[in-house]
Amino acid sequence: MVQEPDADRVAATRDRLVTPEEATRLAELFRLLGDPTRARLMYALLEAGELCVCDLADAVEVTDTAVSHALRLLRTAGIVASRRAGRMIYYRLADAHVRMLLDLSREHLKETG
Amino acid sequence: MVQEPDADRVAATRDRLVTPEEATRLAELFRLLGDPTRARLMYALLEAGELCVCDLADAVEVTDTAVSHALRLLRTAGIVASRRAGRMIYYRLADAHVRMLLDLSREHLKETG
DNA sequence: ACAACACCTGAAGAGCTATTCATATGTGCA
DNA sequence: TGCACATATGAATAGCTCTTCAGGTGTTGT
Repeated sequence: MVQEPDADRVAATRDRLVTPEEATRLAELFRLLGDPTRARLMYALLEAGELCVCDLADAVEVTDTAVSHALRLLRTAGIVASRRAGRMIYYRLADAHVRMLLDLSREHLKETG
Repeated sequence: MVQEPDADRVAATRDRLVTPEEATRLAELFRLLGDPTRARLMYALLEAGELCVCDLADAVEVTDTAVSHALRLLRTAGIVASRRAGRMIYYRLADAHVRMLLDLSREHLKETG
């Protein structure tokens, strides 16, 4: 690789581009959604609004331990929020952006097959 | 886990929910964006519109081989599209949804810190 | 206080993934 | 035709990730 077809634009792109750090954080966000179990949990919350761990385990048909592990990652990343009610802990999507993200992705899937 | 706090809503959620198959495909989409290198490639394309492999390698500061491998995954998934021009192959984001997805995610990062 | 429950956490192993190295393919130019 | 270049591909390995198992914490009801 010797040529540099459009060196100026490349330099500009590299400069204006998301920094490696920002990219890493963005990738982290996507990575968390990039697991079938976690994705299903997120869409369950999108659909139901708020669910406790046992409900989520039931809805997604996964061990409650696996759900707990998954939720910890999502919680730590600030993608979901939780609320305690007695022995149960209810989870919900953290913010509107995440909700839009999930909707938009489904759109993409619908239209691109 | 013995109780079922809201069995009806859970059942409804499980039924109306994205199917495991759909969830797997959605997760697959996110998983592809969930790697720093691929994420940076995507944002480079978002910024520049269209870039060849060597430009991308330069912008993202990764081996051209690594870029090629990464692009193959993205291409196969239909997230990016390519066009040949002489010896070079130019890549671009495949559709508007993907572009919105990338923008929205950056918003999320900006506002949630 | 004790038992049952909802949930969390740490460790461990199987499976997956990203990068690298070596090599192959296809294109343009002389 | 032959060489240089841009990109693609295959194999291999190091590193990561998800699930499970075993046990721990906090809460309710009796």
